[in-house]
Amino acid sequence: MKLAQMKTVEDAAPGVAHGCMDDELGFHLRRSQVAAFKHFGQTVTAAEGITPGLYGMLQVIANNSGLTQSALAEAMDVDRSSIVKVVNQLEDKRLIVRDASPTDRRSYCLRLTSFGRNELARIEQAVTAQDREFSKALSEAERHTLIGLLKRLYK
Amino acid sequence: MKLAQMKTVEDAAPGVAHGCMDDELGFHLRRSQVAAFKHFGQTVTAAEGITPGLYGMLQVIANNSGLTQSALAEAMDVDRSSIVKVVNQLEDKRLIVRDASPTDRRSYCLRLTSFGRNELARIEQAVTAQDREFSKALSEAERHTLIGLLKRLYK
DNA sequence: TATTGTTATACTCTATAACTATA
DNA sequence: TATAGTTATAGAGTATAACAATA
Repeated sequence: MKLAQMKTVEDAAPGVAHGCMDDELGFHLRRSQVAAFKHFGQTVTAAEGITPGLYGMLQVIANNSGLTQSALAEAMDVDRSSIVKVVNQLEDKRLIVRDASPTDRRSYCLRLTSFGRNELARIEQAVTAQDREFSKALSEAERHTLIGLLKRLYK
Repeated sequence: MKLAQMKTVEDAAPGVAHGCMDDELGFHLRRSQVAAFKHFGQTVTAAEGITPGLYGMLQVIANNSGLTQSALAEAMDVDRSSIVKVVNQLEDKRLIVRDASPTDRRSYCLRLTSFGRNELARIEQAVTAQDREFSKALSEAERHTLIGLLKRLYK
């Protein structure tokens, strides 16, 4: 096979020009976010069977134990109705439980099971390793600089 | 209305803890990218009727005139079949044309119409303004630092 | 009256597989 | 045989509207 015909993940579409998008932050945010999701899928999801979305939900529940589905929806900036399926999935995986609220019979208090806590501890290690691997082109100082700049985009 | 009950885009879900995700680059990439899409939608899409995805496609076609749908698919890192509807939409909006390829009767060469060029010139101004507005918390030097760091995440 | 969780429904984006017409 | 474009179909992920139970 000729060198010019070789196609790998790294050099796919090598010659495409992006014009003024090269100076647009939104364009690079989008590309790097897609790359991050893809990397997460190939590592964490492949090994642990959990998607970025489910992982984020699990962390918010873990760090805000007892919050309601409505509170989770607000925190994740999605509609209440969109939360139901996700909570079902986490419950099906025995990672969380819907506890009856002691003060409001309409709502549930979401909490990790002890199994869920163990699982999350293991998954966290995989995610941390994935995150460092994904950003291995940056020094630790640059990684923190990047995170600091990103945080300032959404206050 | 009491101050404690006020809900705005800026202070939604003020009290939610994110645990170790606060040090995960992927988490902040996701949040800032979602914020960027939302801002784009409220400004550019609202005024010009074009989504971030369609805008990106249009720019790639504009900057690589004559490329085929397969080449566009590879550049956008999506399947050939997913390109069809998008190209139809851009054609329906009279922004591009499918020209017959002079060398391969199976494929089309995608090109902007003169109307498309005019439209893109106008849309570009809206996108540039949107991008600067979205990143107004950063100085121009910081914005470029951020773009430079992001680029290093995907080659 | 308003809110919580739920369901039904729909819309967008994307992928896979199979088809056609070319190469 | 292989490739370019297309279609049918399916799966995430999301939203809106309406409902029952409860506040």
